[in-house]
Formats: sequence, structure tokens, C-alpha cells
Amino acid sequence: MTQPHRHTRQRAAVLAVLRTRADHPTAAEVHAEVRRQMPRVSLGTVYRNLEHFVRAGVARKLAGAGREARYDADPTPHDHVRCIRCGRLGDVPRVNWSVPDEELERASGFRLLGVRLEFLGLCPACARGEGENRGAVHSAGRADRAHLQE
Amino acid sequence: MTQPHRHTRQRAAVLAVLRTRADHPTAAEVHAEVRRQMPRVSLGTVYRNLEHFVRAGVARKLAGAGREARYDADPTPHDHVRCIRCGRLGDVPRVNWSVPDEELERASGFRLLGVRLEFLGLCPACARGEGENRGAVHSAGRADRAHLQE
DNA sequence: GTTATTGCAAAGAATTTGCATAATC
DNA sequence: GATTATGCAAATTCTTTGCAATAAC
Repeated sequence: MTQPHRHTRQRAAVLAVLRTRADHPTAAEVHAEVRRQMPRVSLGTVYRNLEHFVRAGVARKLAGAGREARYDADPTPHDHVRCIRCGRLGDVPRVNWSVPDEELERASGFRLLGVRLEFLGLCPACARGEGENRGAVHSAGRADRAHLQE
Repeated sequence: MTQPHRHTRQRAAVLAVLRTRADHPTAAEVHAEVRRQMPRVSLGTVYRNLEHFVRAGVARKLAGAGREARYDADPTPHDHVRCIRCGRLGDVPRVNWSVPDEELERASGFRLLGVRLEFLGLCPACARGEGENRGAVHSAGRADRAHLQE
């Protein structure tokens, strides 16, 4: 069934970075950091190992709203806030909320298996107007609200 | 402030398709359908117009978990279920849930502006095992659970 | 020794963009 | 007539993949 896994320095390094950083880095960010120790690691290897950990249940892939995916190796149950300006991710305590599953299943016709909950907001830096502009920023007003509905 | 907009046949066609179809089509699907009436429309034009409607608050862009974005012109407040096998989107009634915003803002350090709630599940066809396989399907068990956590 | 894993480079998928032309206001 | 929108193709961005070489078991 399950294939045997091998311990490689690259794999260990990827996990180490993921566990060290609390900011849910992107694959590129993990790559950059791993590279400082092992200059020859390829981005492909980083992606493969990140995917490996996700499949193993060790890491979560946080792929939201058309942005680069971010990875989180914190096993504690919690949700996330994504900064709508720079894309940064933050943690939020898990919200208690009850969903009437059966009713929703009937209404949608889908079999419901889970939920993804992601808050949208502004990280401290962007709230102060000093955020790095890592993505499309709509002008204020209407557009921002529309974006929030995603 | 706001730029003047122009009425073009292409723009009207994109909105018409979006309003006609209840299944939240992707840009490519909208393109295919618009093309039946106007064979020369380009995919770029479809993207530009979809983005136009999103900015105007007329449509919502539903970009989840690394998949192609889907678009929804239904103004009624509702949430969505995404089929983890084929990517299809369904509607679900909006769930009532209260979030203690201030507490979460304090805990996260972010200014909270909104939430994105997306259910994950199996669409009717995929639940019956006859779904089109439009995307990566992990093998059963562990991997699926990991995927659900996204 | 097998075979999972790597590095590299190339391919892919989704979306965006530059630019000359065409259509709208 | 001024300018927005289009068509086309090329460019971007993020991610995956083929393959020969390498390293783990």
C-alpha cells in the first residue's frame, strides 16, 4: 500500500524550515531558506517534499484565492487570515461554529466532507500602510468589498 | 474617479453567459460558450471582462485551493461547495455563524475585514463514481483528509 | 543492488499584458 | 475624434514532470 520513505537531507531541511518559521512560507520562500544551507537544492525538490509532507498529514497546504500556496506545519487546530494586500498569512484561534450538515447536503446535492475557512484582512504592516506590495491591490471602496467576497 | 465604461457586444455576452449558467463556469468555459455566438472573442477579452465585473461588484470570483477560478453572478448571499474530485462548484445556503471579531483581531494582530467560507465535498456525479476527473485526485484515506484541511 | 529522491531543465496550466486595430462614446 | 476595448500573441507566475545521476535502505 504505502511506499517506504527515505530520509534525505533535503527533506529534513524543508521540514526544519517549515517548523522554524511561524509565517507560513511559500514554496519559493522555503526554497530560498533551504538554499542558504544547501545551495544546490532545486525548487522542484522543495515542491515535491512539501507535497510529501502534506500527503503525510504533517503539513497543511494553504492555497487561497489564486495566490501562491503557503505551507504550515503547525499541527494545532487553527484557522488563518490572509492579508489582502501582501498575501501574508496569520493564525487565528479556531472558531466555534456549528453547521447543520444534513440540511446543507440536501440543499446543495453535494456530499459534504469538510470546510475551508479563511479570514481576509490586513496584516499589521499593511494596516499601517507600510506593507510590501506583493500582489494586485485594488483601489479603495467597491472593489475591495468585491474582493472580500471571494 | 471612476473611468467610463463602454458597452461592447463581448462584454454583454460574457455577462449573459454568467447569468445564464448556474454552475459557476471557469473563464475557459465562459470563453467556449461566448465563442459559439462570436467565434473571434479571445480568452484575454473574457478574462478582462470577468475581472471588470468583479471590480464592478456584479460578479464574484471564486478562486479556491489552486484550481482555476470560477465566476458567479448570483447576487444572493450564499456560500459554495467545491467538489474535491472534479472541481465543480455548488451553492449552499449561507450559514449563520457568529465570530467574535475583536477577540480574533487581538489574537491575530490582523485587521479583519471578511471571511471566505468554502465547503469541500463530492458533487452528485463524483459521489456516484462517474465524475469527470478534471484534477488531481489523491488516493483514498490519509491524503484525502489532508486535502480537506486546506 | 534496488529504488526512492535529487537536480536540472523543460513542460504545463492559468492568467496577464503589450500593442496595433477596431469599436464606442 | 478621443479613448476604451478587442484580438492576437507573447510573457508571467506558480507548479509539475521527465530523465539521467545520486544516495538511502
